[in-house]
Formats: sequence, C-alpha cells, structure tokens
Amino acid sequence: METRDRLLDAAETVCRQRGYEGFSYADLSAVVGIRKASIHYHFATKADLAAALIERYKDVVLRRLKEISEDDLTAGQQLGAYIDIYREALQDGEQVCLCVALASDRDSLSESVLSQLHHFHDMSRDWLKSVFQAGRTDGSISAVTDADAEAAACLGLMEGAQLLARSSKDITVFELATAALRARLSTT
Amino acid sequence: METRDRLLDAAETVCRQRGYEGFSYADLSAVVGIRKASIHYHFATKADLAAALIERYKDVVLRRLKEISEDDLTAGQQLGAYIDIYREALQDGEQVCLCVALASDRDSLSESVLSQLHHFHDMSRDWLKSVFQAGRTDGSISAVTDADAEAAACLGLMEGAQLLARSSKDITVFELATAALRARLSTT
DNA sequence: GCAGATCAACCTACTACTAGGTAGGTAGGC
DNA sequence: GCCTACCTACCTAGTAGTAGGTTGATCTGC
Repeated sequence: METRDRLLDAAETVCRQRGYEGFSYADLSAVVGIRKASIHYHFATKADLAAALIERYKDVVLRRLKEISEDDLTAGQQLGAYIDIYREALQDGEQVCLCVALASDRDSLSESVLSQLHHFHDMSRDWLKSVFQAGRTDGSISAVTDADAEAAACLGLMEGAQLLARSSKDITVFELATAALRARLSTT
Repeated sequence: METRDRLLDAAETVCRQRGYEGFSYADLSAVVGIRKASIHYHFATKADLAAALIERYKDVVLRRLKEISEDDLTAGQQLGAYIDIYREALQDGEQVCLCVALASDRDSLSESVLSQLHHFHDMSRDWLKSVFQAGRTDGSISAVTDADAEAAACLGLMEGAQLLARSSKDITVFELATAALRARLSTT
C-alpha cells in the first residue's frame, strides 16, 4: 500500500481513538515507519491531513449509503443498516466514527475541514430524511411524523450513543440507546 | 468570589468550548488574572482541576434534577425541563455541556475523572428511567416501552444533538433533533 | 500591645518536554 | 539530470509542572 494511504489509515485510527488534537506526527511516524519530517512531504500541514481524512471518509460513507439505497430493501431495513454502520464503527468501544471525533474538537479545525464536516452532516440528514419519508409511505418505520426532525434526531442519536458507549467503555450502551429506534422498524 | 471558584468557572467555560485538552493553565491565567504558576497552588495538577470541575458539575446537575422532581410536575413536563437544561447549556452554540466535552477527549483524562464521568452518566440514566416509567404510568409521555432503553436513548440524543448543533454553529439543529421527543410529551 | 512565627496566596524564573514545521541533504529510479 | 521519497538536524512556540522568594494578614506568647 502507498505510504500516503498508510498515513491516512494510521491518522484515522488514532484520530477516532483520541481525537484530532490527540494525535501527533510523531505518533504517525511510529506507526507508519517513516520519520516525522517525511510526513510533511505527503501532507504539508496537519490541516491538509485532516482535509484528506474527512474527504476520504465522506466518500466511503456516501458510497456505503448508496449501496444501501440500491439494495432493494424496505426503508426500515435501510435504517437498520444505517444504525449498523455506526455500531460497527465503534468496534471494541475504543473508537468513534470520524465525524464524532472531528466534531468534538471543532475549534482546532481549519475552516475548510469544518465546512466539509458540516456538509457531511447535511448529506447524512438528507439521506435519512428520504428514508424516513419512504418508511412512512411503505409502513416499514412506525410513527413517523416530521421526517426532517426524525433525521436530525437519528443522526444526533448515533453520535451521542457512540460518545456514551466509548466513555463508558461498554458497547452494549450503544445497543441499548438505539433499541427504541430499532423497535420501530419492521424488518420483514 | 474566591480565586479557586473563578478558576473553576474559567476552566469550565473554556473546557466546554474547546475540550479538556483545548485549554491550558496559560489560558486560565489570562482570564483570572493570576500567574500561571499560581494556579498550581490551587490545583496541583490539571487532573486535579478536572476532578474538581466534574465534581462541581455533578453536584449542580444533581441538584437541578432534584428540583425538577420536587416541582410537582407531570413526567412529561419533567422530561421537557430536562431537555431545556441541555438546550440552555448550548447557549450561543459555542459551548456544549461539560460531560460531552469531557467524554470527547476521554483518553487524556485521569482514571478518577473517568469514573466520575461514568457515574454521572449512570445517575442521569437512572433519573431518566424513573421519569419514563412515571410517564408511562401517568400517560404524560406517549409510546414508552422499555424505560431503560428510552433513558439511554434520551441521554445519547442530548449529547449527540449538542455535538451536532455546535459543529454546525446552529442551535436550531438542537431544537430540530429534539422535536420528535418533545412531541411525545403532554405538557398539560 | 506588640514582637515573632506561621501561613495563604501570590510572584519570577526556570526545567523538561512536546508540538508542528523547516532547511538542506541524499539514495535510487526514470 | 531531475524527481520522488525519504533522511538528519534543527527551530519556534507552546505545554505542565517546579524551585524558591515576597507580601501581607492572622495567630501566639509574653
């Protein structure tokens, strides 16, 4: 694999564990095996690295959502798959997804990264909104009133549940926090 | 006001804006008006400061919850008041509540602070659980099934909605994300 | 009533360390 | 000969924390 990608992988892992301010070029150097100064060859500044990180992340998630949309599932099943993404991102309860990690230390991010983060959130909410609308239509999600509000609540719940689960080092907290939402989905 | 309290106030403000790793003794020094080294007289280490910070925070919130419980409100009204606490903590959208700020950079916290944070979450969930149970009984909260799961979801939603609102610098995001929950409360 | 000791609450000046970033050089492939 | 991908050695700015001194209020014993 190319060094650039290995750097991004390492940065993503550490960032999701300790946040944007929580990792240094020295950390990446130790993981990837090139000297600290050499990282600047690939990413001139830490802000550049963050930008590349979130761009890649956005692409991956977007593709994943597209796949779910095209998989001929009910809206309820789609939302279930969406929750699974966040559940899997938690892994052993030591990591959160990149957007939670970045949102946490917002103030140390460059303006461009912040706007990308913002854009990612909008994108997620748009996708969720259409899923909730479809769920109301096909009846696979119960009790949907305002799809806009549902989408915001769902995204908020995913991020908050991840935060809770990691801080208590217990991934079942995530399951518990999302159980009520899951109960509204008909998986048939 | 005593210097110690002014230090705690300053630390809380900055911590809620920029996180635990995001503020330094130099920042506090500038706000409070004593030299950086003098802060160590009041709090030997930054970990000690964090411990004092969360202890005070826990006390304040606990008292607030107690007041709500004793105010002769329906469960629905109590939950509405609970949401208001998190809404108010957001202020101008630049701050999140202390527990979100601390949960964000978990790995840089001492073990004792972490366990206090954990304890705070348990406490909140217990309080919420009994409110949801009461709401099911008195009918002031609609569609309550598992009170345990509802409590976890509610706490997660509060934290996630704060994170979302701050990262998009738009407090109406919080309102939107909590609207569906609020719609389940009968305020009469 | 007052000298002397004690103490809280600060100070200046420092250490040891880490951060991101830079300057300039080098080995090897096209 | 030039470019890519790295290197060593360094810089500046910032971090938490320490050593030791100063000031002024309060307590103690005579």
